[in-house]
Amino acid sequence: MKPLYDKLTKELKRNNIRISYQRLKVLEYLVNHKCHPTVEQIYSSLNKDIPTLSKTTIYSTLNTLADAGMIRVINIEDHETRYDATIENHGHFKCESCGEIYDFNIDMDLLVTKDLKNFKILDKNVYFKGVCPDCMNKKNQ
Amino acid sequence: MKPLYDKLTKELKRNNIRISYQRLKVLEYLVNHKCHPTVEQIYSSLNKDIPTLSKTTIYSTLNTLADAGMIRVINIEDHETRYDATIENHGHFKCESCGEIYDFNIDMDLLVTKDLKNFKILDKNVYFKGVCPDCMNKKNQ
DNA sequence: ACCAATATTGTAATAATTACAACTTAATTA
DNA sequence: TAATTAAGTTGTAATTATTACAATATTGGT
Repeated sequence: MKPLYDKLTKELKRNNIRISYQRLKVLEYLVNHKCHPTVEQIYSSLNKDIPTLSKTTIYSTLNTLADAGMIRVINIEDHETRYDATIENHGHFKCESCGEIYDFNIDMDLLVTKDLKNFKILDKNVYFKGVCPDCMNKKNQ
Repeated sequence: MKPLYDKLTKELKRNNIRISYQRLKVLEYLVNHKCHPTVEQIYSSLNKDIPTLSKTTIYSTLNTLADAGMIRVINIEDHETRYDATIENHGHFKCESCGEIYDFNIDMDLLVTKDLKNFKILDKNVYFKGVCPDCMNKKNQ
């Protein structure tokens, strides 16, 4: 068995998630594709290896992994959910011109507010939008 | 004409948006309902006054207002876009138990990162999720 | 290897959003 | 103020993302 599978298997077990080929494949895909893929992208790619794969399985798996905190859900817009295997706190920037989503480092601990004193905060997301350097250059040409 | 309509008319004109009864009504609704309504909520309410109202008009109007920067789009999750007439920078907290969305003050200027040095940032959103005090109390009973 | 619990699959249903053509209204000019 | 033109509204149909669910298959523990 590939070392990565071994590592992912352990992580799944640590979170009390049963092991299946599909789950390992989805996790592997996310770990190897840090480009914030959509369900469609994950499905299309894995479908080549697993012809019987169902899109429902992708949804189900992603929800399971997200509930366990193993992956992050990105709802930056477009009614098209994206997923991210990097769970350390970071922000997401979406270029409104090319659609690309970029990661950026940000200290979430700076995000404090008295207004949420008695709230239990489980998840923090920071989404920026604008134009990326590549698209800025294209416009100026 | 109501004073609010007069004010909203001026704001629309300042943004080069043509005046229509539907647009005034949508804007008025958002100003009077700061609860981050969905398209469905806006439509259901306005439909009582304007029986011929089309949901397409709501979508079109909201997109126009958002493009002009007159309202904010909230994509916190659930594949259900919400809209907010308060455009001053503030964060949104969604209670995962009751679904309510709360505003909270946050200094967006604290959100700086070297990673986006050459990016043009047009919009900043901060979304938190968790459990609100009301739902915390209910759970402990 | 067996069994019970859980996962996967495929289809169908649901829900949000957009496309588009016909009709209506708003702003502009004479 | 009437005519003109550009833009907005409407209703229907199409598209797309996501969920529901029942039948089948697989997993993990005994």
